[in-house]
Amino acid sequence: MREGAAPTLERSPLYARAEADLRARIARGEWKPGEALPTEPALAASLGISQGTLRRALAGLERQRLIERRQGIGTYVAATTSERALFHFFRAESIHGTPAMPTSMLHSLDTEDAQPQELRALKLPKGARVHRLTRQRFVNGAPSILEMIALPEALFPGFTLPVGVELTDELYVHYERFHGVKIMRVEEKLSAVAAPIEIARMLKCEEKWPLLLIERIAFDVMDRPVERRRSWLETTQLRYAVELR
Amino acid sequence: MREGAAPTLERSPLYARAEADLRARIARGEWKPGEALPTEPALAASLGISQGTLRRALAGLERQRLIERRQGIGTYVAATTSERALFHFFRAESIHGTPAMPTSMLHSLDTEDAQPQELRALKLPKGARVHRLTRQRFVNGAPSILEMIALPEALFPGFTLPVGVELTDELYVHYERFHGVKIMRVEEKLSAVAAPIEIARMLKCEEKWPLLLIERIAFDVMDRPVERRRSWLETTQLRYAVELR
DNA sequence: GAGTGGTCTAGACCACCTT
DNA sequence: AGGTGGTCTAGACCACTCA
Repeated sequence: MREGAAPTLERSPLYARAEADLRARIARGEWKPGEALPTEPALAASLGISQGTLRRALAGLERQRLIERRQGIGTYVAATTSERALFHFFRAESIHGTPAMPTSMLHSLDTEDAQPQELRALKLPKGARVHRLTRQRFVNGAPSILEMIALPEALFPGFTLPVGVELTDELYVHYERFHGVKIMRVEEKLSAVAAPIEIARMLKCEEKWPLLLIERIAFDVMDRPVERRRSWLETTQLRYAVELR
Repeated sequence: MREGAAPTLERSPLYARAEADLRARIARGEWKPGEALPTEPALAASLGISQGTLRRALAGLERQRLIERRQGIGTYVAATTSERALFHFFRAESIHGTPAMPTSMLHSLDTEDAQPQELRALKLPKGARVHRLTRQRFVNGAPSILEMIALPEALFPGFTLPVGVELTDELYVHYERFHGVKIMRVEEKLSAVAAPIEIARMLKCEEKWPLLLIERIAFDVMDRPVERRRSWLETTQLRYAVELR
């Protein structure tokens, strides 16, 4: 099988090496989201492993939702859907438990030198630059969420989105489609804060009103940090839903 | 293999039926936490399936952390550890990212008729009774977390814990050890609220100070709701950490 | 050395989809 | 009919643990 993709995995099981190899090849764009991988017999032969061992590797990638397999059809690289972005990675609900469908609008988009916290959070070298986005999200027409997002310029060259109009795509769908960056998991730290005056103004609430602050770092297929985001939620009408297992 | 445990699964794959069967038998206490299951050849024979198919079922239970398998040793029913309760199901961190180790003390423990929200959240029949706990948790000596917990009396008969002294066990460890209730996953809804006067007093903060409110429902091995918990966190020195994947 | 789980293979058969 | 992934089996060999 192919070597070199994961030199530290040389002594790990075959199926694990095959899985790491395939993951790296997908990450590098050898097969793009929506495209089919070769059939099991072909892939197994090209990797020099049995079909059973390959199946075990593919099962791992499928569980991670990196690929989708359908009997009679084939194996495909999974495309990030707006459903996954909305209902899995950021699940806002009404106070009665029904899912909320926020609309969103960009307020500003600039490219600037990264701040120290951003360098640390995104593991960037000194002097790196980031795109900085400010986004407002509306639930039932009310401005309920304010977000400040930082993206490494190196990973998102020429990043662009219209400012001041409603966005049609979820951001994570946009990242994948236009920059080949697929978000696989996020880490979040939550706290309650008193609304600072500038944020209170944008969320149309009183200064010092309690807001839910979500500090997120998002990771890509190779588990590199690729997005830092701070979200302030006005939770009078909203809940942020999470599942731990 | 054994039938009857999951009649709706009759047409599902063998490994899935075996997995459901074993899960039900563990839930019912046929093997208790810390005890060993039979060896693979013995279990496979008793289920009338091949060792390979059994392995697939066991792999599912292991991924769910219901069992632990060790080469050369055997297969054991996993015991809930305080580490898992603390760092997986309720991960409080200092503002610098280091894990916080809260101590805790029960404030009150009563058994009363369940309120309508509790009946709904815990899927209890009308007229059911619940144990109601109030707990205070301290981080670095500061009272940072206040919790109100409801447990169905039917599932936790004779529930008892000392009031007013520091608790030695994590609650989830206690549930498992003394009532055979193992928590497998939790659903949470988060919001920011202004501290009500009674809660502010116990957390030694000002009234209307922003608090992080976590409304949790915990589920057992068979995915039944078994605990309702509301936690108020004073997040000046704390973060609540979460991972989504 | 005997017994445990872990890896890997090969092959038969099934269910599903396309043409 | 032919190709895809899904299930199930049987068996060989490996790695680890304990007496």
